[in-house]
Amino acid sequence: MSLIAEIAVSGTLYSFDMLFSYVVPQNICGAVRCGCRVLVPFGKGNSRRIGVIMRLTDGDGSGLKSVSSLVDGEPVLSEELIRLAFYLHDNTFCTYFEAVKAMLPPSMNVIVKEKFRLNRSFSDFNSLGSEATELFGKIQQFSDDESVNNFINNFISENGRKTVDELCENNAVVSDNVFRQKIGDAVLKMVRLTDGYIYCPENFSLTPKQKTVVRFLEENDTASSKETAYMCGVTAVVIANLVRNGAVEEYETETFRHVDDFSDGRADINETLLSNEQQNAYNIVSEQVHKRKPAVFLLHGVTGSGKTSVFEKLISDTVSDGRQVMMLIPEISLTPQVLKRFRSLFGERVAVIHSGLTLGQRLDEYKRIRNGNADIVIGTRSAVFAPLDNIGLIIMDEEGERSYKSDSTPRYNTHDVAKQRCAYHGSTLLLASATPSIESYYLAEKGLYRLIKINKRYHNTSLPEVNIVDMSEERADGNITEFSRTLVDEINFNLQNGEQTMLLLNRRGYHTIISCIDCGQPVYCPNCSVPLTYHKRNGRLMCHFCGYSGELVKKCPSCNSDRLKSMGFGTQKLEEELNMYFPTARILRMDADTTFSRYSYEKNFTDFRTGKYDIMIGTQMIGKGLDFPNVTLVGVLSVDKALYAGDFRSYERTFSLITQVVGRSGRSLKRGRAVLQTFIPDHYIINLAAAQDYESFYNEEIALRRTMIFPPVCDMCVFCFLGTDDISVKKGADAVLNLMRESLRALNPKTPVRVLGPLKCSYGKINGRHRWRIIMKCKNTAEIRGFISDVLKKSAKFREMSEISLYADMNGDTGL
DNA sequence: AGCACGCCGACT
DNA sequence: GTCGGCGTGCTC
Repeated sequence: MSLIAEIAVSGTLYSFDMLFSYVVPQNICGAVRCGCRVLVPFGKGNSRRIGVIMRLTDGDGSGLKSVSSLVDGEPVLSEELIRLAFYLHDNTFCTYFEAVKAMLPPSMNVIVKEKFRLNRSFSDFNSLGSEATELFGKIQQFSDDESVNNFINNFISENGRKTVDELCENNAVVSDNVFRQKIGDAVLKMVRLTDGYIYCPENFSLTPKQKTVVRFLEENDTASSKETAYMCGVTAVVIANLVRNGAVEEYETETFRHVDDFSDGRADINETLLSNEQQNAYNIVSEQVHKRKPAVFLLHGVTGSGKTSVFEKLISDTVSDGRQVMMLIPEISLTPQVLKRFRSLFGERVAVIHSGLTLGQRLDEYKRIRNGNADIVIGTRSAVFAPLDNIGLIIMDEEGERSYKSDSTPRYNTHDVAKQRCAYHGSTLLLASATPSIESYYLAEKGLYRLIKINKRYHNTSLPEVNIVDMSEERADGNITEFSRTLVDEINFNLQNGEQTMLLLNRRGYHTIISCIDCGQPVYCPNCSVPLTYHKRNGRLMCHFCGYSGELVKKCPSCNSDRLKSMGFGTQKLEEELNMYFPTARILRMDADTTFSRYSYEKNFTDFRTGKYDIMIGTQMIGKGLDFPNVTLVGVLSVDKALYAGDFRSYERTFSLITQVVGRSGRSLKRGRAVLQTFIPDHYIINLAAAQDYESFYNEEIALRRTMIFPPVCDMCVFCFLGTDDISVKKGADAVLNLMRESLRALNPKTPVRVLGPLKCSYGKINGRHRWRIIMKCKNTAEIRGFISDVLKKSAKFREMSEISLYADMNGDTGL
C-alpha cells in the first residue's frame, strides 16, 4: 500500500482531462496535503508539470508514476475551495486545473524550470546503456554548471528526454526544480532614445517605421512602449528592433497607484443614519445573518435609495459577530469612492482584490485574507474565490450587471459560485440593484429569494422628471445635429445655474467609421468582422477587438472608389456641435481614446465631482454606480441601437442602462431632470425606463421570455466554434450538431431540449478566427451537463474538428 | 497540445 | 538496408 495523490495537472485539454493518480514518495509523505501544489512528470516525455492535489487515498501504486516534488509546505486551497473547484469543473466545462487556477492569485502561476547539473563523482558506468554513456561523455566536456544545463536542455529539445532521464535515474546527472514565481512585475515598460542615437543619429540606418518611432520619441522624450506603438501605428517588433540596434532603450517604472489611501480619515459607522425603509432592510437581512443558515435576499431599491448605507451597517454587524464579509462590485475602477469610504470605516480589515493592483499587491492582499488579517473583502468577480474561512455575508452590488458572468474559462456565473459558498458557510447572500436581472427577480417572485424593496430615495427627493424627445421631429424641422432643442435649452439652463450635466452616448454611434459613398461598404478590420474606427489622436484606423492599426485609407478596399466619408456620431462631430452650442462650457470627455490608462478615470471623476467641469460626456461607464451630487440633468443622446443588439437580453440591458443613468440625476437635494432622445419615442422600454418602472418592465419582459422560451424559463447553452477557415468551422459545427442530435435521441431527458444552429456569431470573425455557434435550450441539470461534457470530449476526436476549438458556455451571452 | 510509435517511400 | 515523412493514439 502506498499514498496515492489524485492531481489536477496543468496543460491538459478538456478532451482528456481527469484527475491523474501519482504515488507520493516516502520522503515527502508527511508533508503532502490536499490543496498543495506539486510537480509531476507527465506524458510520454515526462516533462515536469505543476498540479494541485485534489484527493489523497491509500492504494496500490503499481503502474503509477511518482510525484517529483512538493511546491508548497502549506495548502494553497482549503477543503472548501477544493470542493468549489469540483463544482466549477462540473458546471462550467473546464479542466480541473483551470478551475483551481481561477481561485488563486495570478502571481501563483509558478513557472517550473528544470535545472541540470553533472554528478562529477559518478563512476558506475556499467549501469548505463551505450547512448547514455555517450551522452555522459559529451556532458563531461563542459566545465561549469551553466553550460552543462544549457547543453542538456538543448539535447532534450532535439532528442527527447529519454536518455537524460536514464542519466538522472542512475544519478549521473542531477535535476533540480527551480520555481520562478511571477511577482512584482507590474511595471510599466517605457522607451526613450539612447545617448548614442541623440549624439550620432547618422550612425543608424532606419526603416521607415523605425523613423516614425524615433521622430515620435524626439518630440516626446519618453513614453510607454504601448503608447509609443499606438501613436506610431507600429507593432512591438519595430520597437524591439530599435532596441536591438541601440537607437532606443527600454526602462521600467512602477505603475504607481496608492491602494492604501486613508486620507479621508476615520469615519464612524454610528454616524450612518438609515431611513425607515433602509432600517427595515437592514433588520431583515441582519436577522438572517445571525441565524447562520444559507439564504438569498434580493434588495430592489430605486436609484439613489442609499443601498450602500445598508451594506455598511450589515458589514459592521456581521464582522462584530466574528464572521467575514465579501462585497462584490461590477467594476472597481469606477468606484474608488466606495473603496475610500470602506477604508475609512473599517481600516485595514478591508482587503481589496481587483485587476488594477500590481501582482505583488494582489498577492499581499490574498495573504492578508488567508492569514485572517482581513475580514472584509471588496472586489470584482474573481474576488468571489477569496480564501475566507468563515463567511457570514456576501453582498453583490448591481447584481444585474453582466460582468458577473465570466466570459473566459472557467465561464462561471458569480451568483452561482456565491451561492455555493453560502451553502458551505451557512451565510447570507444579498443581491442588490435598482434594476435586478430578470433571472433574479423571477426567482424572488417564485419565493426562492426573499425580496426587499426600498421605494424612496434617500433624501426623499422625487425621481427625475424625464422628457422623451422624438428625434424624427427634430430632423423634420431641419435640426440635423445630435442635440435636440429641448436638450440644448436644458443644458443652457444648467450652465446658467452652475449645475452639472451628464451626457450618455451609445458606444456604437460614438466611434467614427469610414465608409464608401459609392458602394456603401464600411472599411473593415482585416482580422475581425467589425468596421475599423478612426482615432483622431494618432490619425489611424484601429480595431477594438484585435488591436489592429492601419493607415487612414484613401480608397475604398471593396470598390476602389476614392469617395470616402467618415460616419457615425464621432468625436470630432460631437466636439464641433458642443462648441457651437456651448462655446464656454467646460467639457470632460470620457472615452477610451482620451483616457489611456484606466486610472485617469478616477482623477477625471474627482475633477468632475469637485466642479472643474460643467458637462461630462461618455458611454455606458458613466452610468454605473457613480454619485455626483451636483448633477441635475442627464441627457441620453441615443440608445436606440442597443435595443436591437441581437441578444435576448438587449431589452433588459437597455432598460437597465437608461434607468441607471437617468437615476444619476438629482441624487442630492435638488430634483433632477433627464432628456431621452430617441427615434422610437413610443417604444415601451424607453417609456418604462423613463418612468423608472422596473416592475412593469419585468412583467412585460417575463411574459416575452415565457412565450419565446428564454431564460429564466429555460437554460441556454452556447457551443462556440472557432477556427481560421470559415467553411471548416461550419463543417465542424455541423458534425458536432449531428453528434448532438444522435446522442440526444439516446438520452431522452425529462424536459425537452431544443438545438438551434449552427449560426454564424454576430461578430463573425475576431482576431482572424471565424466563429459559429450552436444554441441549446435545455434545463441545466446534472444529466444535461453530462451530455454537454460528453459532446465536448467526443467531438474533439472528430477529423472535422482537428483545427477547430470548441467551448460550451451555460447561460452566457448568446449573440456574440 | 506534445510526444512517441509505426508503417510506407527515397536515398546512400 | 536506413532516414524521415506525418497518421494514430495516449497522457496517471
